[in-house]
Amino acid sequence: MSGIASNPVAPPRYMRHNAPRPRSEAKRSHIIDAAMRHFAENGYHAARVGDIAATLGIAKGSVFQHFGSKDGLFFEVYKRAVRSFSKYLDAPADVRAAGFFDVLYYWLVRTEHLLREDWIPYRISLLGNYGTDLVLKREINRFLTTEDPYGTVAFVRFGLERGELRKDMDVEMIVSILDWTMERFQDALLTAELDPGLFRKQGEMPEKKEARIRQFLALLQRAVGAASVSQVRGREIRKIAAADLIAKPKTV
Amino acid sequence: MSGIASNPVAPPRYMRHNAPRPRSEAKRSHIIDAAMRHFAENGYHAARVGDIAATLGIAKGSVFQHFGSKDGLFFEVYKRAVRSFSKYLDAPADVRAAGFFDVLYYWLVRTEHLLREDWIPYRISLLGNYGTDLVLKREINRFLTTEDPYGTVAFVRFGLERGELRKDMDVEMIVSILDWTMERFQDALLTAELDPGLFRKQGEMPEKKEARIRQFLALLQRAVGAASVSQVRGREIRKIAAADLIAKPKTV
DNA sequence: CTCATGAATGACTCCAAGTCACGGAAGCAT
DNA sequence: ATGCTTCCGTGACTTGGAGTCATTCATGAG
Repeated sequence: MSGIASNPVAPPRYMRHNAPRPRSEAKRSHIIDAAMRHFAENGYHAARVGDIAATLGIAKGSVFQHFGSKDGLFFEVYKRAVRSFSKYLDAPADVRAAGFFDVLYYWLVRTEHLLREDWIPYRISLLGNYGTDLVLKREINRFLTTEDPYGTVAFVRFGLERGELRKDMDVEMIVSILDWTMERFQDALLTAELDPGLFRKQGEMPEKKEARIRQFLALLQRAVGAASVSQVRGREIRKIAAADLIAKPKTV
Repeated sequence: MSGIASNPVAPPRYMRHNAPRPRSEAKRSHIIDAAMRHFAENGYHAARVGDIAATLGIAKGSVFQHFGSKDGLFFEVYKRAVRSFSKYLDAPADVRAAGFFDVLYYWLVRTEHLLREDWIPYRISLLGNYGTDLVLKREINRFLTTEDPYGTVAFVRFGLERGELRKDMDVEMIVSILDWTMERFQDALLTAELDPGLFRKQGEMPEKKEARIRQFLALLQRAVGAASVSQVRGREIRKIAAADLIAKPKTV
């Protein structure tokens, strides 16, 4: 599926399909839905375009008509999955009012529950991040930086305005650190495949997880938090009642 | 290539080949070498097992005899590539003596040069991290945590013993943070595909890169550094003369 | 009703991973 | 050397999925 260093030509197939006609939008959407399930359940390679078409009762050719290639289809699936996630600032107003790190805590504590409700998009984002192809990965990276689907930039600005984040560093750097560590931390939290031993060594105790989350946030706070705040050793992040964890919004 | 969530059976092919006979070791090694070049140059998917065999003048079947599958072959390639990298503590004695963060600086400043000399293993590790398959990724993750090829654990212990790292957090957490951020930072530094805009926005000025590296280390120091040190705002990390950058050791 | 254009089809091609029955080589005992 | 066995290499073969395309079908405009 196209090389990386070598063969300089071969225009990526994601751009091949012509501008979508109005009517076909609905069908496109159905295909993406079905494909999302297939990819999530089987992984990128094991998902078969033919199967996806079959579950929709349409011809395989149609799928290619719409998306040009399996990669192209997956890319659309990926975008939809990632766009379905909540942005940081979608946290409830009272949590936002409590502060930057409370918002992070809010989402981290909840991810697991949110995931259980709706694991498919999460699986897709995992595939996009680790399980497809470097060529596609470049496209995905471009998408993530231009679209900022988690609203990290706005969120960091929010933290800066509140004086909770250090101002002696440009926004991009803080955004990157946040994205990198949050992503990996959540991956470790959620999937055995990617845990370097933070969660899966001892026996899955939920309070242990909670402690890890606090530990992680303490680290983050010292790293990107404003000096005044972190010097004061950071006031405690509000605890969240267990009953409160039966989520309502989407996912982070 | 086996599913993820579903089909519970199907033993992974990486373990199928019988215990290696002494004589065949040499051939295995040759195959791995050739495969490494092919994978690095073409990416995982575009690399053809047939081509690899052809460049060696052997039959495709032999490759499968030795490695069971393309995945299995790649896994061996990956392990060799990653093992060829330097460990953190392979930095020269005087750099080590200067301290934990000086060691990090030493490697970061040098990676680009080291890469230019020997880009193939780096490309392989990139493929392993982002461009294959989640199933393989699990295997890779297991390998990374059991083998610790960069010697991160020993390095963190080193930093702890010198009192440069905070002691109020367990080693695993610090190791994870270090691994995660260093990996992503280096990826951004080295490959356009994975840069979220830290390096490739303005025009590639090398002193800008150096500033980024210092910025990144400052962040890291506040995050995982001992309070006493980071409070004192961290003494300056020794600069390294430009002439000194024409590397001699392997890679990070 | 007719024509034009876009959408759907499925049989078909292409191609790469993976298999296997065979033949030859290398060890080993007698 | 001779036979026996075990391992190794081989390449023609099978399998199966991605992607193509000539054709048919649907739709809507005039």
